[in-house]
Amino acid sequence: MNYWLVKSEPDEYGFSDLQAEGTGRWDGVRNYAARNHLRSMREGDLVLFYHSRKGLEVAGICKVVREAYPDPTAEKGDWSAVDLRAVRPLVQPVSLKAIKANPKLQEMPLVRIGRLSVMPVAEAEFREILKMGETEI
DNA sequence: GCCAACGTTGGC
DNA sequence: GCCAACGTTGGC
Repeated sequence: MNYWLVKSEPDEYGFSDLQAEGTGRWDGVRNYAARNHLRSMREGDLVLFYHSRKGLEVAGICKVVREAYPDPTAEKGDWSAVDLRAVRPLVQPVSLKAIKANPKLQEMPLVRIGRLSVMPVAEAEFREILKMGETEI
């Protein structure tokens, strides 16, 4: 089991949109590092859903229900999409500010590499964020 | 809205 | 193959 974090602007597609949809396609990634992370996702992996630009917080948990397949929105190039299903929102959303203030979370790419939109999360980091979010899985 | 950080593109 | 210019992301 691996853990991940994906970013989305809630104005475009927020966690509540994924909840409403049930299963959503995670497509449109056009960054090689992010794409390679998408391809490393395995069915059943848990994914933190982060709201970028607006909100700036981890809003919910979802899981991988379909592993990487060709991104239908890519007109050219070798890009991938996965399908995610909402599991549950965090009882208490965890803000970027709180993550930056937590010494246990300083190594996260979320803190270190601002622009990466799909990134791995260590199990201990995942558990820490759930704890901060007062949520059990 | 601004701008820093980073990735990509393209001229040489 | 280098690197300057440009575009995009995303925090502030």
